[in-house]
Amino acid sequence: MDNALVARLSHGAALDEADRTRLRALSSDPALVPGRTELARQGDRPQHVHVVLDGVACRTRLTSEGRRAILGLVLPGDVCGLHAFVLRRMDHAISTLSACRVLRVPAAAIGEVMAASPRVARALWWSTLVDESVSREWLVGAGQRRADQRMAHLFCELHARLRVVGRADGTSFALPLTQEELGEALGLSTVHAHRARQALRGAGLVVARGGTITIPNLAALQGFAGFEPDYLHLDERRLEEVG
Amino acid sequence: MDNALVARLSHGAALDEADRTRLRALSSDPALVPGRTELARQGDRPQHVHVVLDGVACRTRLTSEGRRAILGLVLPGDVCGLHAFVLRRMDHAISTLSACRVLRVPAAAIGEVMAASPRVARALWWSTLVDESVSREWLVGAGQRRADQRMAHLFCELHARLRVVGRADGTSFALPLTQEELGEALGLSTVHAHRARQALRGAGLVVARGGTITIPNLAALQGFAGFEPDYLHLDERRLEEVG
DNA sequence: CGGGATATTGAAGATTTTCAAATCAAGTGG
DNA sequence: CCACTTGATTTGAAAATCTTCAATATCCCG
Repeated sequence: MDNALVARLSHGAALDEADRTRLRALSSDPALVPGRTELARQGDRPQHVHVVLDGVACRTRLTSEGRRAILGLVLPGDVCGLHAFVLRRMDHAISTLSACRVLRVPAAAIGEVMAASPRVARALWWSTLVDESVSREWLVGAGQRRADQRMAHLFCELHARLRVVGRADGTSFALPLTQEELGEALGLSTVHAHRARQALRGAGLVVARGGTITIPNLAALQGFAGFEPDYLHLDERRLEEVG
Repeated sequence: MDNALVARLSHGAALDEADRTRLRALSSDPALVPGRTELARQGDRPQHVHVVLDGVACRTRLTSEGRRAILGLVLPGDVCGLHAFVLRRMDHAISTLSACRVLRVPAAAIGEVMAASPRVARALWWSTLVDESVSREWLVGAGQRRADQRMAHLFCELHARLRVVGRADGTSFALPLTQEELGEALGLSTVHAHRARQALRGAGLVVARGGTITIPNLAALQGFAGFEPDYLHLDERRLEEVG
């Protein structure tokens, strides 16, 4: 398995070996960042793009009442902050949840690699646009799905996304989130997030032990959640080869 | 007041007169589309970018249970479908709500105008990225705000966005949505959407009559909603001039 | 081992959905 | 002009879902 950035972007465009080498060159010297650390602050004018190579981070916004909403999870191979090239200021913050290995790539280096390879440029845009598609799906879930279905849907999504970067096998993946963070991500109170997860456990759809989620029957969980993976755009590369 | 596209994009980058002329050239021959008509279907490979010049459209996704979620409202001056240049397939549909005047701009024409003017290119990207920021704010609201606050927040947002394109005065704007559509946008049942709006009316925060929303005291409504307009990025042009 | 954070549980109360019925508004054809 | 139809709004009431508060249990780190 290649590094997470290469693995992920390979799903966004048909990269050649030179492209992979360019991406690996960006991936030297990642920083080790502890959990619960802000990588970028809301209102910042970022000079860097962040790439998570290991661990879990998140996009967050604070409400006027001082509560925190988690707008999206940033998994290994995910790129954050590309949009700040255009939208000068961060309209949300990026924080680590667990300890992470993170690249801080200077804006100029991103510009160079995008100029050098239109395929990498496409893959990077693909990556941000998929993030947006995921965010839209979270919005659908927030409006239409019950707490337990929403939790199930999140687990299905994480499994699919982590699988692509080799961080999940057929049935399990690590999920280093507290119930509070899970609640912030799903728009639920901590207590109700707990109960929703427990309901999934009770129904035998999910086993949660020691920070690891196991899904004994993926099809059953997907059915319960109404999970349809199209929104993850995981097949974009194939489409490009065909079309 | 210039046409809505020019008015809106002028907030995204410091356009010069040549840029405005380019945009006006795109704006000839808009189509008249009735309400409740699909402009682009989920799963499509779009060949066109849509620009709404008048009326209200929306982005929607269907859930596996067959319900419709409205993911965002498309107002005069808004551009849809730019992301399909990269993400071959539409991951959501675009439908009109009211009757609309709509431009269908061929992908090639967009490519040309972006190549001809980096300022227009930046303004177009700005426009899509602001849509995403708005979508994130809807996600915050869905998770954290009560129905009445969410409704109030939507009204504040629509007022701010419509003002920019000359479709709202200091206190009023047209809102041609049914309660059902309002509910789909806010993630509420039709009945509860109705009651939330009625609560705002009862509190004197909003007057709703004949498809028109009037806000007697904008500061009061904004306070009630916890509305902070940063996420609309309405000052990007100024930032660029300064920075 | 101690202490702080996290998880778990119960119960009351708030919010929201659902269902069903009544009212209203606008257009259509007689 | 009126009866009729259709779609939208409005209201009530019961049930489902979710939050809050408070207490207890468990885990993990130093």
